[in-house]
Amino acid sequence: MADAPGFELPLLLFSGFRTLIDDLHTELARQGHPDVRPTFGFAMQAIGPRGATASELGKRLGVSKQAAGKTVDRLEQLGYAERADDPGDARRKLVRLTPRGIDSLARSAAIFETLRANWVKELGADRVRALEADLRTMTGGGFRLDVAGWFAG
Amino acid sequence: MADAPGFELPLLLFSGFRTLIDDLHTELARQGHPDVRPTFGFAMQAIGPRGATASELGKRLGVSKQAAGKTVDRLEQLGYAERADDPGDARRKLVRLTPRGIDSLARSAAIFETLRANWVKELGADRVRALEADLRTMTGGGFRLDVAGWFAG
DNA sequence: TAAAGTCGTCAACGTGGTTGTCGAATTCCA
DNA sequence: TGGAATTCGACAACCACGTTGACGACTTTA
Repeated sequence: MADAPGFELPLLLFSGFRTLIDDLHTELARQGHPDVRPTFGFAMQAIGPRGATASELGKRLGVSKQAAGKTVDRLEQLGYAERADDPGDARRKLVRLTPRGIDSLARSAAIFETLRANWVKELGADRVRALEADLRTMTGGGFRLDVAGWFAG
Repeated sequence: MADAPGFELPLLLFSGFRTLIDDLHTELARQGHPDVRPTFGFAMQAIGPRGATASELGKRLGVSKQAAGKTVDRLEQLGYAERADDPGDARRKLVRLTPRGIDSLARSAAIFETLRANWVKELGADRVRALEADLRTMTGGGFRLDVAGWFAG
């Protein structure tokens, strides 16, 4: 049994990622969030429960503050985030998640648990743990949210 | 030892993918192909050694023929592909990889072997094989090249 | 041979990234 | 304390990459 060619490894990793994200958004759509795009999930995660300014958001997502501002525009337009003046600093505008935004994040977390449970059912708990551990070893473990423009560059 | 939260699984898979692709392009740049973007690799893979028309390319990449045509424009402009009239059908224009394009694909394949070998060195051959097998199980195994616009949609 | 389908291209547009610039507000420091 | 430097959000112009719709040229089909 020969080893798989090297180019399969990235394709398999991407397929796994893509499958999970697709499944997430299918289920999210069924639960009342049909217009959340993968990008929005990352952005809302970066905003977090305490809110953030556009500049902070840009740093967390690895994009310019202008690009972050546009993302907030889109999120605001869909009702997932809102801007409020910062009482302590008139330059800043704090971006906060709306209840709808928080709901979508909570549901996403729950759905991801279910999806992981499916992997455990199919592969066994030890194999999934090993897979996670191995990936953590090879990637250094730090999660990066600056995903959006990375691929097309 | 509690299990990892479900949301880590997709992030780990993506991190692995991203690490491999970043390493590939770093090395590719050092070997004389600094302006190959990840997207171009997928497109050239889809063109293949026998060439393809823009329409076929679009089908393989899961995008419109117009989008495929634009990709070919960029590939052509960078010297990785060229268009030739089809002698048998004056409507068609066959897109073929140039020697430079073929060279970049060959180098990519070699670099991917090296990168996989690094994983084997770090994790052991059996763990890498298990990882690949598990991912194949969970994703159905068919590789999809239609990656470009999927994320931002 | 007329009708129907396919191929490539052009045009207009949407999204999401970039840099440069700017006024307003805040912070720093001599 | 007051001027200089910095930071914030916004605007504009531009690029990358996708989408539809339309169209002329060419083949295939009935």
